[in-house]
Amino acid sequence: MGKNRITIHDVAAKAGVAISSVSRVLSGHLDVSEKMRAKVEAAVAELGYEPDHLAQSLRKGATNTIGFMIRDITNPLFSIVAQSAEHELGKAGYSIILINSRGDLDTEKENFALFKRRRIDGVIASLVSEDSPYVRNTISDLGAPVVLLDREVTGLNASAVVCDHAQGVKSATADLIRNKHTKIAFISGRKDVFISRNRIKGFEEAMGDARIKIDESLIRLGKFGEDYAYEQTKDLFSGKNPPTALISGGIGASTGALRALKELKLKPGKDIAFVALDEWPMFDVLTADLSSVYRDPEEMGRQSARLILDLIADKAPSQAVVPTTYRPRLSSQASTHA
Amino acid sequence: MGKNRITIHDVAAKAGVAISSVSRVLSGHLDVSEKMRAKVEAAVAELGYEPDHLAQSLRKGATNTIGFMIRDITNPLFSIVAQSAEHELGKAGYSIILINSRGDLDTEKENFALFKRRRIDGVIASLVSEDSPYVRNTISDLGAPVVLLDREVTGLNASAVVCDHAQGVKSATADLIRNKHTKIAFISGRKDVFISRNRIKGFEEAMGDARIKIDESLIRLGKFGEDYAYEQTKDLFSGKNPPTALISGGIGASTGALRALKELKLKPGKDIAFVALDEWPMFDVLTADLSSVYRDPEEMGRQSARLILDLIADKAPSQAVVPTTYRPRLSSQASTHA
DNA sequence: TAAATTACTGGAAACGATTTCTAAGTCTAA
DNA sequence: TTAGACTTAGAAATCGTTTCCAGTAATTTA
Repeated sequence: MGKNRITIHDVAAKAGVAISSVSRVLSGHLDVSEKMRAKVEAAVAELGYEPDHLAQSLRKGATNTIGFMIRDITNPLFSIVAQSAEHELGKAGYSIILINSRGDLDTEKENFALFKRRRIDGVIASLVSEDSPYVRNTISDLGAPVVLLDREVTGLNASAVVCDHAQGVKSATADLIRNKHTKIAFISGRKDVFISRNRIKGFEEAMGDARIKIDESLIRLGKFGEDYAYEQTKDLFSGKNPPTALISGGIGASTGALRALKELKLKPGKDIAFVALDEWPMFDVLTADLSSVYRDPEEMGRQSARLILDLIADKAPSQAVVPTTYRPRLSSQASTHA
Repeated sequence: MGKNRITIHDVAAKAGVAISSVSRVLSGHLDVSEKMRAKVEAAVAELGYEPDHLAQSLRKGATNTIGFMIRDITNPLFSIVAQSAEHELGKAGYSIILINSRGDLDTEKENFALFKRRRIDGVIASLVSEDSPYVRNTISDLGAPVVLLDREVTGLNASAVVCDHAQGVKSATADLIRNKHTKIAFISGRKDVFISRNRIKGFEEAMGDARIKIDESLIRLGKFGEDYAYEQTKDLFSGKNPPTALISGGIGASTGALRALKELKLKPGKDIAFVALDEWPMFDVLTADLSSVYRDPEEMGRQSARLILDLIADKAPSQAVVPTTYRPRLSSQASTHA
């Protein structure tokens, strides 16, 4: 078993025609007589023939495959992006190869090499690294178009889906200020990546508008992930004169912050005001009315699919901006207890 | 650009040898002289040659690709399984093509056809359908080994990763009984699939051991998903003489149940006892001390990777059993207020 | 020294499709 | 009746590898 793969030869033999004729019938668009078409189609149906995608790819030079690389598939946000992109690309006849970089630069490099060997038609990636010579080299060496998630990229054959984090963060911050908060802490990832810079920009704008001087000691931009946020939250709220509000960036960070607050017995919405950046599935049910800044991951997936298909069709690189919206709930309504 | 793909011919030309020699050096295992090896390796390095995976696959008849099909990548449990399997398979030189069936039987069929065309070396799948003639046909027609998640499969070239749901549910039920609950409601998915049958088995065993007669009206095995669980929860707790405890099966179902309880103003752990089957990420932080029956999704991923690699290596099909453990927290400790 | 291994290398045939090129066949028009 | 235009079908090249098969040179054995 398994040995009996049916090839175009078998179909040709059965129909009593040349293999080139079979190919012509199947691809449709050339002049084929009705009789020929009927003969071939009968043979195809009888044998249950399906063209070998591998051989097609080799000949045509296109694999109809998109590489999808993320730092953490476990992150619900990204898994939704992946799902949505997969669905969208599937409609266009593309499959996706999913691969994880686990936030590791070396793995990321290896993955690009893998994509190259596999002759991927395009890549959608949420990179570990920011725009850098290394990224530029890798991408241009890849020989296939790239769509980056939440990265600003300059030049190159690359498009990007970026989120307007600033907008949502600004609204959230403004709301906290409206509730008389001035000592607002902010935790997010590394300062040198787009997403952090963009978030802090929204924060600074809102503070600037209200003419509140920012206390730099309350801004903690170090690493993404739960542990860092946990430590920083503990630190922020353990000292004397602690902040009265906290904005935490990213799902991991929010988790860490919430864990720390729980241990400190500070209840969001009561003892302090809290805003999470990004939501996760079942957000409204499973958490205690947390306010958030939301971005639509399905939209991100759709846009990234659209952009990569455009690049494959040789259109010029472009950017898609996905908006963010502030969703006030109870957790941001704690009063300042100054 | 892009046109300048470097092939084995270029390497051979540069090194001044035959392409077969280049292939031999690269694959290593045949007799090659030191001089030849040096020449070829120099040429490879100089040109930056990387073998074309496509051509290799065509020639060798193996694609080093595993199809991973699930009903919903968004389900955090499955996304962790996928991640873990991808990581494990990656070590063995395999990539995964991720594909979603969205719980739809027709899509599932198409996906299998796609896998076949792409000459996938193996498939790991969480099927919509249960063991049935259709499944048997599809799988045997696929011509590649299959590992099923949480399905009992008989015969065929298929292995399975199954979870011992019964064990965890039994412990959970026993704990509820110990706390004097007798009217225990149970919500899960379709009765004809393994996972539901297995869960209810654990429930029945615990009830049997305690010689409590099961009130069938409290057992709701209809569909997977949030909506069904929501409706059933509302129904169960709206009548007079409602149950005092609830076990809900699956992440979606638990969400629906919790949403309904929230609307009914019944607090788990206070007004009723509640146990969720399956956890989701950040379970302990983000929810209010819910008791659960836990299974390790990473282990499921690892096992499925192991099983598919075994099948590819022509070993006999087998089953891996992943245990479940009851994790009592506050939500199961509500007293009966009979 | 001749014969028989052994070690290595090059050429060519797969793998399974698409596509270009060429030849044969059909049909119309002079 | 035959030249020319137009279809249609088949042969062969191609994509980039691996692998089988010979063949040559070097080494060992009788």
